[in-house]
Amino acid sequence: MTSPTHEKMTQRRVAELAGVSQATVSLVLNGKADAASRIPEETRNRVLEIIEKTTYVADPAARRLAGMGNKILGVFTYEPAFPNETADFYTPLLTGIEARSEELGCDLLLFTSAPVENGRRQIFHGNNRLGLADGCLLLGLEMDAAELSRLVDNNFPFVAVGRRDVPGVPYVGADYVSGTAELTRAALAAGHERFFYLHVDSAAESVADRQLGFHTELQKAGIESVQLRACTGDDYLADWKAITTADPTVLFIEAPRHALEIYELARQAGVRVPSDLSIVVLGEPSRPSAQAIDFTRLSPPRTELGAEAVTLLRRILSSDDAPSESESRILLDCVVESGTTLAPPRNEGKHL
Amino acid sequence: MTSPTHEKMTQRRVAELAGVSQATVSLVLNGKADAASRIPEETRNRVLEIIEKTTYVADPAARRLAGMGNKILGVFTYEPAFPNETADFYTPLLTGIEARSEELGCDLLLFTSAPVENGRRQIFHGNNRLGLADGCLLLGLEMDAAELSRLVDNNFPFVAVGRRDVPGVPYVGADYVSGTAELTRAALAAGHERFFYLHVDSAAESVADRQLGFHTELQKAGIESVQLRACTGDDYLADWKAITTADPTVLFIEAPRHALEIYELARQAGVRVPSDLSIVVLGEPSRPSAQAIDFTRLSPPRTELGAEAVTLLRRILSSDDAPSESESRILLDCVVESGTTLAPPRNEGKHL
DNA sequence: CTGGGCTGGTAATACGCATTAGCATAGTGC
DNA sequence: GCACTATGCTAATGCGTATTACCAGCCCAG
Repeated sequence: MTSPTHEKMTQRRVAELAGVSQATVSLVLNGKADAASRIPEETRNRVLEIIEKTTYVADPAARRLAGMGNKILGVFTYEPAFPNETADFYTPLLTGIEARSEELGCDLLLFTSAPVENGRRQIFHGNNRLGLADGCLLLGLEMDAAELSRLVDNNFPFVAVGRRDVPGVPYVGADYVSGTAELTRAALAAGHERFFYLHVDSAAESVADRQLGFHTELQKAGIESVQLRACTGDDYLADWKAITTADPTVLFIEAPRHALEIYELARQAGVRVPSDLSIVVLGEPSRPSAQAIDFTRLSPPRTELGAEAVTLLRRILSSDDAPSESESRILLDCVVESGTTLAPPRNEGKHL
Repeated sequence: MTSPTHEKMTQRRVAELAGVSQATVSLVLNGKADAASRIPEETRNRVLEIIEKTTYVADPAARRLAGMGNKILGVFTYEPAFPNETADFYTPLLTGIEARSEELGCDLLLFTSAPVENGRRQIFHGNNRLGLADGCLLLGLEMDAAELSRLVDNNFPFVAVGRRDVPGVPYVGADYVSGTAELTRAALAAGHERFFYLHVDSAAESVADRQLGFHTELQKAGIESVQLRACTGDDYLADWKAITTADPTVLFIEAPRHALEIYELARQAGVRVPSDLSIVVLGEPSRPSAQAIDFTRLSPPRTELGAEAVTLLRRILSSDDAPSESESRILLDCVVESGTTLAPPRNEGKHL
């Protein structure tokens, strides 16, 4: 059934068995129509038969060295992908990436070996295996701008998941600006005027985008004073205290996890949501958790994001279908889930 | 900052810049101590400086072609890994695999391209990229025995996750026999005599092992008649009907999902667990779900399973630390969670 | 019988790296 | 002054594949 020989099967050995040269075997396998047409059916069949019998498979490393693509897509995650803390973030992306890759017949090379330096993984390190992949997907909340530039300079094909400010970086991201703007307008339409914005302490583009959408709409509405606060996740009680002091009618929270904590503190303080205080969340946990609250929120299309990133990378790799500059920068709409935590404000003075 | 040249950096170019030969560069990078000691500090530093400056990284494909291992571990899943149905099964495994791979400095190659034929993915197909990996991990409830044999015959280094009956297959599995036996003894000790066993309709080794542990203990206890039933997941009502007809005092269920459904049907039928009917589950969902019930159950150490599989594969790959035949077949203990769904049976006749 | 085109291939080379054998030079022992 | 060794490198080769250039044989036209 299987060849008992332990010698590695190569084109040369196939060639010997078929009584042809190695070049012929290669031509049978990947010859362009014009060159391959030179090989008559009879010879071709003989070679293919041997290949079948010996279960020969081309060595991907050799193919690559010879300048061929080999349908391997690299996946680099700035944080370990599976551990529970980050799994929520990565899993839906990977779901989309895997599904689309499977359709395209690509394998995925996860760069788990990237060493952690000053808290983050580094793409470039001695003996990185980047070159084995035809191209690469980059995942992570924040990415190192210097590394991105270097990839661009090196002309290495890659796609970032999430919008990036670095010039020349192809990406597929979620349109947080529009999504947040829409939710902000909804809050304004409901009559809110006293806003509080609890944001993630990060310089990531996705974070900035949300704030941009938020501020733009508030400015249009002529609302000046908004209390902003960075939530570190260290001390929710301090956050809650700051909120009560500011006494807003509506609370915008970027991170779903922060929202849950604050909601709980509000409940404990006897503050009812949304009648006493509306809460709008600018994201969504990937898995509905046990004590799921139907927040009024933004739902980024994570699985789709992953899938579209693969598609874009594929286009970048295919020489005949190269995307234009603008086609390389894709934003997908966020879904706005109306939920149950946004309502008109009460009309009395002090709320909380 | 980055080299503006778009020419690919190679050892030859580094060598030119350093005024040495390509061989010297290679020696500086990977020369064994004895050969490398021939290169004086001064030269070595000059070369390393150029390498630093040019951000040269060795082409992994060329390394591999030149006979070097490249620290890539293949991961083959018999079902797509991330989609929600199977994610519960694979995610904890992948968590362990990723963590251990990261420690070892290995990258992971996910064979997502494996085409689905008659319902299952196939390892061997034209242009499979198996050869790129130093070795391979196999995941899945059931695996194709013919493919396993072929891997063994080809002397391809691999490790299966889960015990396998196929001779010569290295694996790291969970000891379902002992775990199930322990739970069965617990049920016997509680005074149960009327057992009902709802099993998964599968020929997988892990399924057979549970039944072996179960039957062995019952035989020891002299209990003859046990009602077995394959649960397809199609028609839980039919399953429940069969259970009530048999009127057992304790119910063993292999699959956590089936357990949830049956528990719900029992509740609807007014049957109280465990006072009217004890339920023992021979597995565990990887994520605590919303309506979590604290079943008396078996908890396979999935994350550890993944990690240990990587370790075993690593040992198989390292020529100096080759595991013996017996060391290549590892069983990890299942944790027995005592839970709240096993209690002594009521003493009257008809229960359900 | 000579030149030109077609058919069916093959030889040669490049890809980038690791490795071995070996070469030149300088130093050391006797 | 000569053999001998240690030092510091380089030339050459192989890994398996893709591709190009080229070659032998044949047939046909002129």
